[in-house]
Amino acid sequence: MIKIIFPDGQVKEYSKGITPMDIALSISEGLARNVLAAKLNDQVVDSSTPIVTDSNLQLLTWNDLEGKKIFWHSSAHLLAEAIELLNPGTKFGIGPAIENGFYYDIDLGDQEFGQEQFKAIEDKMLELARLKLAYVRKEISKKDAVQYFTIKNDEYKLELLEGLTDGDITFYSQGNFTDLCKGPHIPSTSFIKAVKILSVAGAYWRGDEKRKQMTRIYAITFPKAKELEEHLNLLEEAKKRDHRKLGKELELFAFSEKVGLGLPLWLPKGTILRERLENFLRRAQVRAGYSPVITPHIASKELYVTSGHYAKYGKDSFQPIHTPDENEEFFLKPMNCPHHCEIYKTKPRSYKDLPLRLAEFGTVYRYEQSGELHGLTRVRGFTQDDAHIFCRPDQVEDEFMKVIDLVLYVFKALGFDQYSAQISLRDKVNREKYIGNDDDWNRAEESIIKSAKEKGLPTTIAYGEAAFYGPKLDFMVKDALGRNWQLGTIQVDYQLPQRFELEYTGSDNQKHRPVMIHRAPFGSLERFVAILIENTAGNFPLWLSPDQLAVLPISEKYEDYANEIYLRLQEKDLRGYVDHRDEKIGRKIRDAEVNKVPFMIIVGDKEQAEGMISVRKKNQGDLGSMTIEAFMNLAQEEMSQLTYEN
RNA sequence: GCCUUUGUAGCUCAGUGGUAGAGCACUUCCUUGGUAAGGAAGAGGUCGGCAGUUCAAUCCUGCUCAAAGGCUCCA
Repeated sequence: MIKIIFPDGQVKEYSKGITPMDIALSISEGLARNVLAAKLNDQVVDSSTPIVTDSNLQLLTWNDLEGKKIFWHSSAHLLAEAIELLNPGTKFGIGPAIENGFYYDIDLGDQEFGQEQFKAIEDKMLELARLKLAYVRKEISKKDAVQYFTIKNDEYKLELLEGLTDGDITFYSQGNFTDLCKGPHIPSTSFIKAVKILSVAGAYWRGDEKRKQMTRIYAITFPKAKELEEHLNLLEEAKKRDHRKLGKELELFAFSEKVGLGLPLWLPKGTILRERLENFLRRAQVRAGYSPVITPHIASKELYVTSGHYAKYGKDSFQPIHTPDENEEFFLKPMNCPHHCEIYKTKPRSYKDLPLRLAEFGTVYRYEQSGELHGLTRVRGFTQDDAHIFCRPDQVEDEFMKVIDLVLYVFKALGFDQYSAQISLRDKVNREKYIGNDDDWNRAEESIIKSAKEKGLPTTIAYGEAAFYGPKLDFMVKDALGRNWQLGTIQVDYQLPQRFELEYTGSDNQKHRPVMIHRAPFGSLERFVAILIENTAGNFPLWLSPDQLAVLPISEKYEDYANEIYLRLQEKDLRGYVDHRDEKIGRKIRDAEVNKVPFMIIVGDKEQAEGMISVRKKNQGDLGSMTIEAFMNLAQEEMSQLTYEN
């Protein structure tokens, strides 16, 4: 007999060699129908794996993230089987599960492939799924495996086999399809009830741009047709919220071929939104002890030679600007830090001066490959809400916590309630590429971990993800559709203070090197606005709305009264417009609603006579008639709670 | 940068080997109205650009530019 410990701590005894599926069956048939695989002592395994020692066991279902991944990975095999049947001779690369679904990289040779084939593949997959084909695991020697794929003439699988050790190799088969795979898999194809091929794209074999480009087929599957429907609705909703679409519709920003790729033009309404955000953060930063600075958009080559960026990014991204004097060479600034280092150096600093926090909404320009550009999230010219904190090593932890406070304040104010953070540390073994001494690194890494913990941040730790110049912490937020976005970042830097020979005089009257912390809560205004648009679907909170209100006269006869009302609201810093068009009130309301204007002020005969206004709220309808003062109070109150409606 | 797809009016999109259409937006006129689209008329396009095939190209072919999806990249 062996002991099985369940996740809830319950311990039960079973005979040796029992499988997770048997155990599920012994609990209930309903459970067994839902078991996809199992987690045995923290290792995912097939539900048919015999258990031979005392173990911890977790039965995995569709409700577990790992269960989903196994489900999708198994679906990738099914996709491959369908393609092999429909397109004989296809060679297969890899087919893993991803965050939402799975893909398979295939080499179709000369065969054409396009969207018109999606339906046929979906149908074939469902047809195969209905056959309830079992996923069968088989251990195989390397020799036999090589022989199998040599006969099949699949050079990709052969290449994968090269990297595997004999004795560790397993095949999985379902129906007539066999794939090299370490598993685990779901019991049979019968679990797969709904299939959707999502897209097809090119992808380099093993992610290497020098290798062959394969056809990558993205797809997703579900155990219930209804879940597929819900997923497709979500994709539809995401499409509606696409910031590029809303940016155009709401006239927030635009691009011009003449101006150049990836160089956004902020339209009047977008500029209002952006300036509100800047002012909001500016005020928060002043309260947090930051000093605003302004630096130029270009700098002499020397600055970047000193910073080391020239050597690292060199000619690929830095295009010189030559002046008539041949000895001068300038570059557009790709980051603000070197400029801020020079500000630090403008006078001798004492330990009493630290921390020094220099903040700038600094516009920077970076070369991005043309294929990389994407709306406002990836551009060539953007404005960072940048700041650099120069502090003593013993202040790092405290400063880190203050930055976390500021970032969380910003997130909460803007309606991002769900956030997490990734702490990027050095590689555990390979440490040659990191500059700075071990003591400083250890101290900084510990400080980050400790301050994140103290602030209650849900974190994951990524070893080897640190920049060569220091560890960092990146924030992720979850938006209204459950999508994750990377936002702000905090990075410790040992390199620049060294390269710029930054110093301060300590209490011991000796020179010391300050630590530099880079941080940007938004990341960049462009990216943040994009995420804000997608999160709110363009329904910005009142304080951010480009037009907060529209005054809508019932007819021309009330234009003067409408203008008078608007002027009075403007005096109270409310912004908007008067709709003077010769249209019926229904039309004016519709257009204001479509343009997502939060408040509509309707004035006609009745209002003019009583000296009142009729207020209508977007998405809610008529609020009735009130005095202008009552409305201003209403608006003020809404603005004081910086929240969102989604 | 690479692969796939797309490019027709300001926007959203039809369409054809014989030099173009709708809706919305715009202009003018009629209408002076009460909480999500009043009516009429008008104006607006080298069919992304450049070559080629053809008697004839927006349509077929090649190149090029841009966008979308993906890959690689991201100080």
